Amino acid sequence: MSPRKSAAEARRTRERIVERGVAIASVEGLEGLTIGRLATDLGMSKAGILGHFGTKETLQLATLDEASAVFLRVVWQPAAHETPGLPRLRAVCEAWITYLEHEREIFPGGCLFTTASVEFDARGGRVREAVARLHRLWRRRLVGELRLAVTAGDLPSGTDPEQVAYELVGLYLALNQAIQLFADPLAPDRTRRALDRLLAQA
Amino acid sequence: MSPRKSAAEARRTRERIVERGVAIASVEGLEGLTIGRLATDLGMSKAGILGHFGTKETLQLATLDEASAVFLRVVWQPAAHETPGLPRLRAVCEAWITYLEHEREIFPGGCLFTTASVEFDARGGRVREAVARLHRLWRRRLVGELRLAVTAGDLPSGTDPEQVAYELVGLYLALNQAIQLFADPLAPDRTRRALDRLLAQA
DNA sequence: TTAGCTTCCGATCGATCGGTTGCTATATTC
DNA sequence: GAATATAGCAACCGATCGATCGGAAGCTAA
Repeated sequence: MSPRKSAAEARRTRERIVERGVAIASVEGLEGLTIGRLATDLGMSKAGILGHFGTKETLQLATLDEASAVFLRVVWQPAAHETPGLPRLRAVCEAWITYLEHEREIFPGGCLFTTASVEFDARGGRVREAVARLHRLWRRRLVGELRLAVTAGDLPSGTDPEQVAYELVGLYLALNQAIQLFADPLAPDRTRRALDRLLAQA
Repeated sequence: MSPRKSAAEARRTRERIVERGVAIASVEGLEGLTIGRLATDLGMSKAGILGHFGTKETLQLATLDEASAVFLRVVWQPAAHETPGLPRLRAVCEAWITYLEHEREIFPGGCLFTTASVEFDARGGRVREAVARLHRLWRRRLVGELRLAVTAGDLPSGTDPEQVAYELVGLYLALNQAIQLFADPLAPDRTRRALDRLLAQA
């Protein structure tokens, strides 16, 4: 029925699949993201979906990549122009809070990375490795900013960047839980207070 | 073939189902816990499994209850006899770290509460409510100990117990991720260092 | 001893899972 | 303009999902 589209249209179709995939996976998880559900939502056949990826695992990896792009666009980009070190880190932290507060408008079911991390942390496979890689990458970026902050003198010279990054990630895991599970409106301010205690020793 | 067992045997069968359910769910999630998998693992029929619970949702709730009992037994009980307030809280925190470090011996796939929290935080239903209730209960217990610590003078009078409990939970979410996803052997010590900074202002 | 309750099984249900196949119709390439 | 490559569909595959059914078998109370 629907025959071959132009290469450009096909690319657009693939984008639509991945975008919808991110939305579904943020609610149902990357395993709960099924081909049939995608096909129904997009008014396509299952074969039409799978044709773009070959296997479900590849679809999951593509979904993860898209989510990563969204995260960087929303959390990193707005802060990228700030002066590297503590100022930029501060800006990133604030954007990160905003991201988690309003993520329903981006990911209907909350941060896909947190979901995927917990979903795959007890399994093997390429998806698990991709999730771990993305988390490592992000943590490394945080550590980098912290290091700059230390050498710039914005943080005490005794500061352990890895340690601070570790605690930082914990704060955002707590924030995600408070928002998603408890719908706690106080959580963003709690996070800010904890951040101040963690970073404001200039 | 296998006919009626005595009431005691039936209770034991139910226990075996729930215990195995906890092990499976800690790896696959509470949705990934399937009747067929349980039946195969236990050498029973699917009907035999479901007969004890009626629906999968009830099975999930029973699994969650068992996991809760295990958690309290491993994390709370060993510390329960300590003097209430900061000493007991310290003991609980150390037991909590030990629990997450060695949880593979308890839950093959990591802390079931963290898994369930993320798995159901974007859905409705009784399981989600049960997960939220258990998390709230635990957090309330932490807040109670913190309050005692403040009135005992072991923490500064300006301390906000809710705030500290919030950050505490974040630390353990980070620890769970570091252990399960990254297999990071440094994480327990990082957690202890963060705990000291958070609590040791006596 | 017997009647009834309960545990558990084997079989089966409709739905859905990920994935394959054969095909059509068009875009692209030569 | 002919040959080729390809997007997407309809139909279907075996496996598995949660759930239901009638019956078999033994515990338990009368």
